[in-house]
Amino acid sequence: MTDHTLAGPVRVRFAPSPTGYLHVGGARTAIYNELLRLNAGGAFILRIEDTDRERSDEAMTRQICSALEWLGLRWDEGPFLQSERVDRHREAAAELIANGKAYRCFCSLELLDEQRKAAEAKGDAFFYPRTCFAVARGDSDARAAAGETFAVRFRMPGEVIRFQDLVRGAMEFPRDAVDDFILLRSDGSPTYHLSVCVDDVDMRISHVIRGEDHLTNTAKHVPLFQALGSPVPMFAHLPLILGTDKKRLSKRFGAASVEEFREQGILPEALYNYLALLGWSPGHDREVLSREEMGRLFTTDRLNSSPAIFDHEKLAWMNGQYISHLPLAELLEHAASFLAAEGLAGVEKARLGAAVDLHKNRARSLGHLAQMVRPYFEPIAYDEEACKEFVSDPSVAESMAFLRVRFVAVDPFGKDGVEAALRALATERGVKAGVLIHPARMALSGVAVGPPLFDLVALMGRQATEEHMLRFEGFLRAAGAAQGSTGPTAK
RNA sequence: GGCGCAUUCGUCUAGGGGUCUAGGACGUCGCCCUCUCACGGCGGUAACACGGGUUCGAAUCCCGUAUGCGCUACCA
Repeated sequence: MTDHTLAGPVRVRFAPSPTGYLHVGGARTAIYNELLRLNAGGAFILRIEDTDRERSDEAMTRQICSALEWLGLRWDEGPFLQSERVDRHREAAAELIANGKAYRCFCSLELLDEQRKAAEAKGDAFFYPRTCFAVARGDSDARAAAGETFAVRFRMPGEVIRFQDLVRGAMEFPRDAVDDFILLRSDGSPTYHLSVCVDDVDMRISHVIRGEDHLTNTAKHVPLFQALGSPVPMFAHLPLILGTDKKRLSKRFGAASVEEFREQGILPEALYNYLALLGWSPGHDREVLSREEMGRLFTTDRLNSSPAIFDHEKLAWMNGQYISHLPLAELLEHAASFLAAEGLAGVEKARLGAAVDLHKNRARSLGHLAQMVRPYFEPIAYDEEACKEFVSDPSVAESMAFLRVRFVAVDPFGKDGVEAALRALATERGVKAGVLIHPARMALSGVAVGPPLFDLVALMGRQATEEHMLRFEGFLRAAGAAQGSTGPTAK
């Protein structure tokens, strides 16, 4: 069953570094954190890892928070800024030095760089030779007191590193897999490794759910947790999300950030659902399910261990599912900016709602929906190419004139009456209904492929219908005359 | 190079020794519905990377090989 029930209160955290937009991989990590929290109770903490001040910026932090909020994620504590906790990190480093778990390193960057290059030239991995580990404690203290600059390195203990990973099982790294890594830079700032571990300890994190790219880092963190005298949390390292090139999904490959999908007209619920299923399965062939349902069903043992390729097609399908099932009012809210982009901002609300309702089960994105709805309000100019078959058949113009008269006479004006009128006319003229329907759709909407005709007519109303039919007749006459002058068609 | 992780239809996955002639979903193809486009319904296509073991029996366990990916910073 769920292993976390034995481990005390579940405290999870999502800890993005604000160096860019929220990547869908990060979003998925956040989702799994929230899902575990939803399932097990406890707390979900948001922490911003901005220890790399050169690459971090406040705007990005806000951006990430708003992307998480848009996705519907709710955290219980935070956001905490790691940069505000550097005193605590330094204090922890000092304690580690005092305990002999860490030591000062006076090696210059130039020297280390040389050593690294030499190692690389030989084809070896660079491994810090522990030069400064040999410096006697008294000397070290004296040099520091004298103002010599130094970094602080963790003294890796000499044991095999073991930890439990909820996704991959028992993990084991040889002792020499990692060297004495830096805890505090020579400018006194803490590195990521120190900060995460100290923060995870202080925030009493029980489960660290993060990307697989951190798997080898965990070999550093586990001994660090132990040196800090703290219990080691449970880990779950998630496989990466790949592009179709099987490389880590990145912007240059297409959309990779949450905000890009938002701009593409993806509903947050759809993205959440899709992402949750990319690496986790609730079983029983369930696919479309709410955040609450997923929370109820979520267990880490159903997390997948192999990487997943991001499939835009399936996301689009799922988005379509959500668009068609969302209550109209909510859908209109989400679609507002897309409708505005189609010039439909000022349109009569009731009619807009009716048109959207008519098309919501055919759209795969909000932009797509707005496009489909547009012909109800803003007939596009007739395109001669698209109308060629109507222009070349003189009976079409005649039929349209008859149809216009019948439409106008329908009373009460509505979908059923309009349909009856058209079908009656078709019967009288001995043609199939479609023969009238297609040019009529063109007359009213300007598109050959679009809204269902009778709904379109009903929604437009008697007056607009008449106007557009007349407009189309005029167009047919003009086009027919132009064609007649270049070559005879009608007899 | 070293260390690590991964490998079921094109894609996401179910599967945790016999119920697998491998199930579902997206995509794709065909048919039905139909005023176009969709939706919906029905049906088809398509996968256990390879080689050795273990076992009466392996997609499922073990070991290799191959391939892919990740990490290998005083980045996170």
